Amino acid sequence: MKDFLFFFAKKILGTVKMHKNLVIVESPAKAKTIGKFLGKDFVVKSSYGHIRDLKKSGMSINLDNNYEPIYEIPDDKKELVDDLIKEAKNAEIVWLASDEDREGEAIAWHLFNVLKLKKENTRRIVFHEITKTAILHAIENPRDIDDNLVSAQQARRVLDRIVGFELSPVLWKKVRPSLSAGRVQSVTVRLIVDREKEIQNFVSESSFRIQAIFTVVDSKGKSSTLKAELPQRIKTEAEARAFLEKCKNAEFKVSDISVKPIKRGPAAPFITSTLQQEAARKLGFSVNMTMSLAQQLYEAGQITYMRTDSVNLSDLAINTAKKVISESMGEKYSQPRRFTAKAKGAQEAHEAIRPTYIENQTIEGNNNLQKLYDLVWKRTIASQMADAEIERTTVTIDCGDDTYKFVADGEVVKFDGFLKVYQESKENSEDSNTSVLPPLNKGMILSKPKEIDATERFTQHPPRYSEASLVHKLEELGIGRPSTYAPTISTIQNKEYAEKRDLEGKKRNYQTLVLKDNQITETTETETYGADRKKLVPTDTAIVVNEFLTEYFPDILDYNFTAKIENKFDDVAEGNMKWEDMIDDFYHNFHPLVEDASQISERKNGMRKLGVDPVSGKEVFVKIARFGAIAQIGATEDEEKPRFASLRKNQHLETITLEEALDLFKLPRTVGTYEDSELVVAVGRFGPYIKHNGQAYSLAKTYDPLTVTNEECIKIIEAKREEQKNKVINKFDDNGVEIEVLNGRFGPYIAKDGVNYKIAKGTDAKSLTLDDCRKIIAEQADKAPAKKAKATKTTKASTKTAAKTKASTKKSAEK
DNA sequence: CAGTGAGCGAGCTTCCGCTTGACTT
Repeated sequence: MKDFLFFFAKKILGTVKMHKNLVIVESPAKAKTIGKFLGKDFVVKSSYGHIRDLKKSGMSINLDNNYEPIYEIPDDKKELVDDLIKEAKNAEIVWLASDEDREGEAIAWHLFNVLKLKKENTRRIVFHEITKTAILHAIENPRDIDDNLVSAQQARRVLDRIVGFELSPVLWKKVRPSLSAGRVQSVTVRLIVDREKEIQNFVSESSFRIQAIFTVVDSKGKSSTLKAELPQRIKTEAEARAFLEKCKNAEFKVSDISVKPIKRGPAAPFITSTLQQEAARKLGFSVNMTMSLAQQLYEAGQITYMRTDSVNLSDLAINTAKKVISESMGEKYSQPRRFTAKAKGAQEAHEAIRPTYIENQTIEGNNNLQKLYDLVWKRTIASQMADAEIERTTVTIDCGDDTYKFVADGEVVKFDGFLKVYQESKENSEDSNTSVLPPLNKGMILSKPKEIDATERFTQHPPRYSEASLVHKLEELGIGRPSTYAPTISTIQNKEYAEKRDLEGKKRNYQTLVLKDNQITETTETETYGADRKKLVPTDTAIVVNEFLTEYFPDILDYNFTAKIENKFDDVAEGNMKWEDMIDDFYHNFHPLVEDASQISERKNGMRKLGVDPVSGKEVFVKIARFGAIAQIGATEDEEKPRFASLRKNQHLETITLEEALDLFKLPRTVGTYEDSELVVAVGRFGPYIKHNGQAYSLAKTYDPLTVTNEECIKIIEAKREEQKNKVINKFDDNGVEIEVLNGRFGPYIAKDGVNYKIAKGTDAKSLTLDDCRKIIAEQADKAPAKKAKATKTTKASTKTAAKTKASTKKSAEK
C-alpha cells in the first residue's frame, strides 16, 4: 500500500515537474530536431508562426491614439497559447528562439507579452542553421528582444493594414464589391496588366536572317557541315536578294579564327524563389505544388527550411559537399564556395535550401518528392563544384563584302566541372546552335556553300509571366517575402485579377530566299507563333482596377514603393525613427488621396460603346458589372429593360467588336430535341453548356455554341453518361443501405448515406469487398459527425471554409 | 455548378507575413 502511494505521488509530481528550460521556435519540425540536440533539461515547443495579429475585423488601429494597434489571439491559436502559458509557468528559463528577422523578433515580443514572461528569466536567442554547434552557441550568447526591430515590424503590419483596408473599400464603391487591393497584390497585378499592354502595343518588325551551310573536307577526306550566320540582320527582302546575288560569285575565305577560354560558374544554392522557378522549368510544377512538396521534404527531415532568402550554406554543409564530391567524382571537381545575397531586402534568417544530409543522393518517397529532392541535391552539390572550362572558337568567313561577314561559333567543353551534375535552365530559351566546329585554318578558302538561306524573322513581344517568372520579378523588386510568394500568386487568381491560360498561337506567313546551285528560289511559308502554356493573363477587372489605382494612388502602385518604404522600416529598425512618426508621415499623405478617390462622382467600370444594335436601334456597350464583364443593349434609364450578356472567357472589354458582342445575345439557342426534351445551348457561370431535361452538360471549347449541331449535342450527352457509368467501381448492399465504391477527383472513395470515406493510398479499389468497406467506414465513423459539429461552430469559420472550398473546386475544374 | 447584370439598402467584403494541418469527390 505504501509502495503504491509512493508510486502514485511520484507519478503526479512527474507530470507537474518543473522543466528547467522552455525553448520556443516557430516551426514544429524545427522544435523536434532541436529537442534532440538539447537533451532532457529542455522542452522545445513551437509557436506555429505568429501567435497574435491585428484584430481580424475592421481597421483595428487606433488612428486617434498614435496608431495604437489592437491585437488579438486568433481562435485557432488560443489552445496553443494556453499550452505555452502553462509550459512557461513551469519553466525556470524561457528561451525565445524565433527567427532572426523582423517578423521573428515580433513573434518573440508577442510571446513575451502574451505569456506574461519576466525579463529576468527570459532569453532571446537566434541561430541561422539547425546544427548542434549553432544552437549551443546561441544558448551561450543570449540577448534581449530588439525593440527597434519589433517597432519596424509593427510599422510594416500597420502600414499594410491601412493600405489594404482603405484602398479596398474605394474599389467596392467605384468598381465592384468584394475587390481587394494591397501593397503587394496590387503591384503584382500591375506587372501583369502592364505586360499585357506592352504585348498589345507591340509592333512586330521583320528582317532577314542569313545563314550559309558549307561542306568542309578535312585532310583525311572526311566531310562535315559548317553552319555560319551573318551577325546582323538584313532589313528588306530586296536587300537580302541583292546580297545573295552577290554571293553567287563570291569567294569564301576564313579570314579569322579566335579561340577564347571561358569559365562558367555554378548558380547559387536554392532559395524559395529560385526553387520555384527551376521546379517550374525543369519539372513543370506550379508554385503551390513545389511549396507543398518542399514542405513534405522538410517535415521528413530531408531538406532544410524551404522559405528562405539566404543563399548561405552552413560550414557543415560545405564540408559534407566537399567530401561527397571528392569521393564520388574526384578532388578536382570540388571547389567550396560561399555565395552572398543579391536580393533586395533579404533578411537571411535561414540557410539556403539544401539536403539535410548531403551524403544522401536519393530519398524514399513518391515520384514527385524524389524529383524535387533530386533537384535540390544537384543544385547544392553543383554550387560546391569547380567551374566548367569551355573553349569558344569564333570563325569569321569573308565573302568579299565590306559590311557582311559570316560568323560561326563553336564550343568545346574542356572540363565539365559542375556541368557534370547540374545546369540552370532559362525561361523561353532559344537553343543556341553552338557546336563543335570542323578543323579550319586561317586563310583557308572554302568550297562554295551548299546553300545560303535568307529567312524572314520577326521580333517577338515580351513574354507573358508564368507563375514562376512573376515570382522572380517580385523578388527582384523586393516585393513580398518567401512565405508569401505562393499565396500572392494564388490570391490574384482567386480574386479573379489574373488567369492562368494556355494561349493559342496565330499563323503568319514568312518569306524565304534560298541560294542553291546558283539559283535563287523564293517561297512563302507559314509558321505558328505566340502559342504559350500556363501563362498569366489579366482579367478585365484587373485592367479597370489597375487603371483606377494607378491614377489615384500612383505612389502605392509604383514598382519601387515597397523598396522605398523598406528603407524607412530600416530607419525604424536602426532606432533612427519612431514607428508611429513614420506611419503618421505616410498616413497624412495617403489618407487625403483615399478621400479624393472616394469623392469622384463617376464609377470606374471600363465602359466602352461599341455601336448600335441593328435590330432594336439601341446602343450596344460593354462594361464591368457585379459578376464581371458584360455586354448591354439599351441604356439603363430606358423604359424598356436593357438586355445583358456576359463576355466569354477569351473576350475583353478593350478588344471585343460590335459583331462579337451581338453574337452573345444569340444565346440561349434551341438546337433541337432529344428523348422528347428540348436541347438548349446557353452560357452559364462556367461557360457554354447544353441544357437537357434538367441536366447540364459542359460544352468543350472545341465547339462553337452558335453553330453546334443537334447530333453533336447528343454525342456529348451520351459521352457524359458513359463517363458517369465508369464512376461507379463497385456497389454493395449493406442491409438495405447502398455502399458505393466510386472514382473521384482525388482517387477512389467510398460513399454511403451521403457521407464519403477515404481509401488508403495504394489500395486496389476494385478488390475491396463489402467487409473491407464496412471496416473502412467503421474506422472513419467518428469523423463524419465531427465534421458537421465543426461546421456549425461559428458562422464566420464556416463561411470562410465555404469560400475556400469554392475556390479550390474551381481550380481543379480548370485542370 | 448553370441565366446574375440597374437601383433600393442591410450587412458583408478587404491587407501582409509567420506557421501547419484539415479538407476536398
